[in-house]
Amino acid sequence: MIDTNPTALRDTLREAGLRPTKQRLALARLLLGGGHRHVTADDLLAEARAQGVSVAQTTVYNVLHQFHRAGLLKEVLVESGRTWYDTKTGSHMHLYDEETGAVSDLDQDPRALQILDKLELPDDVDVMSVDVVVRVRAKKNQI
Amino acid sequence: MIDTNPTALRDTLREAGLRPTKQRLALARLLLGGGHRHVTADDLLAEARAQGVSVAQTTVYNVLHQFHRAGLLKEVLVESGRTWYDTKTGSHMHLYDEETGAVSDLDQDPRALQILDKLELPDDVDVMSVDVVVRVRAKKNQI
DNA sequence: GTACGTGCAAACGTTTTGCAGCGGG
DNA sequence: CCCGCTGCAAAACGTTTGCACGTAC
Repeated sequence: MIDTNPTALRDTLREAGLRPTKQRLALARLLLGGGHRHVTADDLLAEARAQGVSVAQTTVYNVLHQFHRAGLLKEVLVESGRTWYDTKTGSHMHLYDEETGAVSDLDQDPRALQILDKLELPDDVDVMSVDVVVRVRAKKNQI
Repeated sequence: MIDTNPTALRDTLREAGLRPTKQRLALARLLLGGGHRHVTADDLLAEARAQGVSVAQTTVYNVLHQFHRAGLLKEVLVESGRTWYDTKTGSHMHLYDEETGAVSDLDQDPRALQILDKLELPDDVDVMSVDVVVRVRAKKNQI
């Protein structure tokens, strides 16, 4: 877990090779300041502006990419057309509700994750990530 | 495996509740007629036209959605912005090359798939699919 | 001072929509 | 004949790009 007081956020950014600008600090606070979160670029932009942070859409996209490259965020691809970002960066699975579009973490028996970390893969490639998405729909209430 | 002679394709479409129109038959032949394939809407449109099939882009999108809904195709979401379709509908994993954008099937120890089929999930939801994508990059040639 | 960051507007590529006309049963 | 299907054009969507201005150090 990342320390989230202002000074620590500054250091986190600097360690990632990113200048601690006003916008990056504000977005870092929103993303990393609370518990684990799943956000889209649009979510983050709206949230930032709702809190009075002055930031452009372009900057939100830039920052999400930079944080992703720096390992501070995980990209979650569950819909074609929108990219989700997850502040929980460790190995885990995702649940995707096809009806509401909601993304959530799936806490799972560690053995399942171990198996996925030990897949037999071609040895001429480096594995960047192993992404698991469980697509679900709410059960119709059938008493 | 689906029988792919013209009459059988007709029946496949009818069983899916879809009229065997000229375009749907042509696209069904391209998709289901050969071995397993991974295509995007654009790929399929280009291929159809290269073979002299008269079909509109809209229709390709319509047909891909209809075939997906009918269980004839699997959707593969590996990039935000483009949807891939896989003619292999059974449970399996995918390999995605982040540099070339290529999608391929990952043949895997059946035990890994069994684990995925037995995940502990909330019991108020129906599982539509469990999708696994392994993101890779070619290793730099380092002798 | 200078390299990096931000923000606007315009462009991008894929997918979706509205609607007139066509064709399978 | 009718309902579903096709095809065109235009719009919509999230995202990316080009470039002038601003700011951290």
